[in-house]
Amino acid sequence: MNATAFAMPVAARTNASPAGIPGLPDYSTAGTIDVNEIRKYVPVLQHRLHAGEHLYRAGQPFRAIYLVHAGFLKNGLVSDDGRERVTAFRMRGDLMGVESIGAATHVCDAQALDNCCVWELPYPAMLKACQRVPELQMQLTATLVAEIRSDRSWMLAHSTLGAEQRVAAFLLHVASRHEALGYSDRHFVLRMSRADIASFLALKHETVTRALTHLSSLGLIAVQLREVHILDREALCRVANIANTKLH
Amino acid sequence: MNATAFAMPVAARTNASPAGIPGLPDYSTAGTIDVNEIRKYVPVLQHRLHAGEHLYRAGQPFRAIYLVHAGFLKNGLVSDDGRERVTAFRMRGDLMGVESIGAATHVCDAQALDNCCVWELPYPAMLKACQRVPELQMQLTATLVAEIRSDRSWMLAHSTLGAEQRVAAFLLHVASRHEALGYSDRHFVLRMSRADIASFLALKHETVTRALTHLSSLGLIAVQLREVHILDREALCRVANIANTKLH
DNA sequence: CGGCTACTTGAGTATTCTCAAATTGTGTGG
DNA sequence: CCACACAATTTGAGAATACTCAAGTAGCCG
Repeated sequence: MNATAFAMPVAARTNASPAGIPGLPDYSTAGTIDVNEIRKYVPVLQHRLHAGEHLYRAGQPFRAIYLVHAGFLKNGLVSDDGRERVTAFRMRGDLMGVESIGAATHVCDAQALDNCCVWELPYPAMLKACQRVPELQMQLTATLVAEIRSDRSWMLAHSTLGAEQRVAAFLLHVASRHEALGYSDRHFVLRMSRADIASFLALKHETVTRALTHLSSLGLIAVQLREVHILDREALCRVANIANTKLH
Repeated sequence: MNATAFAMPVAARTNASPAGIPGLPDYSTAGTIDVNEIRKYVPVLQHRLHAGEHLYRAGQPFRAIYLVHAGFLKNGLVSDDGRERVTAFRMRGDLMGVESIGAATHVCDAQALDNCCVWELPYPAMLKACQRVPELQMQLTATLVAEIRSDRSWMLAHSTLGAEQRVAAFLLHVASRHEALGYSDRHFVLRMSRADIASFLALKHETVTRALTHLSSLGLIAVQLREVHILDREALCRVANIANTKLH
């Protein structure tokens, strides 16, 4: 594999939320991993995935965690009786598989949304590396904690926000994540389907569509399939927060 | 403080879910902490709280994590614009405050539901202890991961289960946690209000009441204020899973 | 170009919420 | 110990949001 020193621009992301989404604590961008440090101790394997392919599935033996280098993926959870849900969307710089640490098998699925390049970090080696390098251990811990905080924020959003508010919050979240990677926060292409967004937001896909249509008709965004322009960030923030005042 | 060797019966809890709630992966009981080991490195301080008192509040400097020794508490999250939510209920053996690790200040509230005894574990000392004792670090990591898995399970429940199903799942969850501590899983007293349960389940308190009333009228449980008898665990499990078939 | 999937839109329904009131329990002070 | 005030719980009726079902349109891939 291409083992040249590959500086992950992950460092651009900080714990402090520079432009947090009002209704949604910007925890999601916390936790950064120093790949170069890891390389000293862990044999990093590269994987390439096409859209639709699984990085891992629930039930498969847990052997490694993964760092997304390029592309987009989603995590999904399926219960015994078939109910399912998208639990997270992942992009460059995100760690995947940490939720299975300590378990014999993976506890959820990871599926590519487009062409991906993912670095595999064998867990036994990672564990040893973390014991040797406190800095690494702290980064892993920070990632785990960030995950908890992010989940909690979304749980709050699900409990307290209406459908349109949740969709607005989601768009702002995506925008801020794109910005954190150096892309435009005004114009981006969603990598996931309406159904995926709906699942993540605890809605139905028709409801997501309707929310997008409505936000579009308000002039806050422009949507063309998966291509999104954010036209009025301030107003969108306001929608995500308050917005119980709705005069169609 | 009373620093005699106080064996936390937490060890009774295992990663394997002995009698999982069907619709709800029983992750919540994973993660155990070896207090005696911690005592060797960390000065453990004891706190007593009365119902309603806060162990910590969002915004206060983060200095320690806490181990619940007796009593019940809840965690809560409040957004800038005042929306709030109960994120977790805690009991004997649970670690609290881990979600604030790495942050300057606590990111959520912790409030006692009744008289509590909580052990404070100053974080700097914990950090050092974890670096010295890999076993401890693994326990902390396991706790964090268990937290993630538990949150994800509830998120799935919120997305895919109706109000009554969620309430049923909650009762089964409480029952299994009580059982894990050696108490009856058929008869217990809820320590939190209907409003707390509702907040945790992303419902309104009236809806929780109605669900309890209905489950009671079906003969699956008996409810008297906060006192609950589980009369038909099997049926309750079935409700928590399927139960879209509802003939009032 | 054809078949498939994803997305959009509409109409009616259903679950849960909101608002309101009654009831019951809890704690405090007389 | 009782009376009172306050908080929690229960119940009802109506409203609203999001869902279900259905159809139609539009992109995508071979």
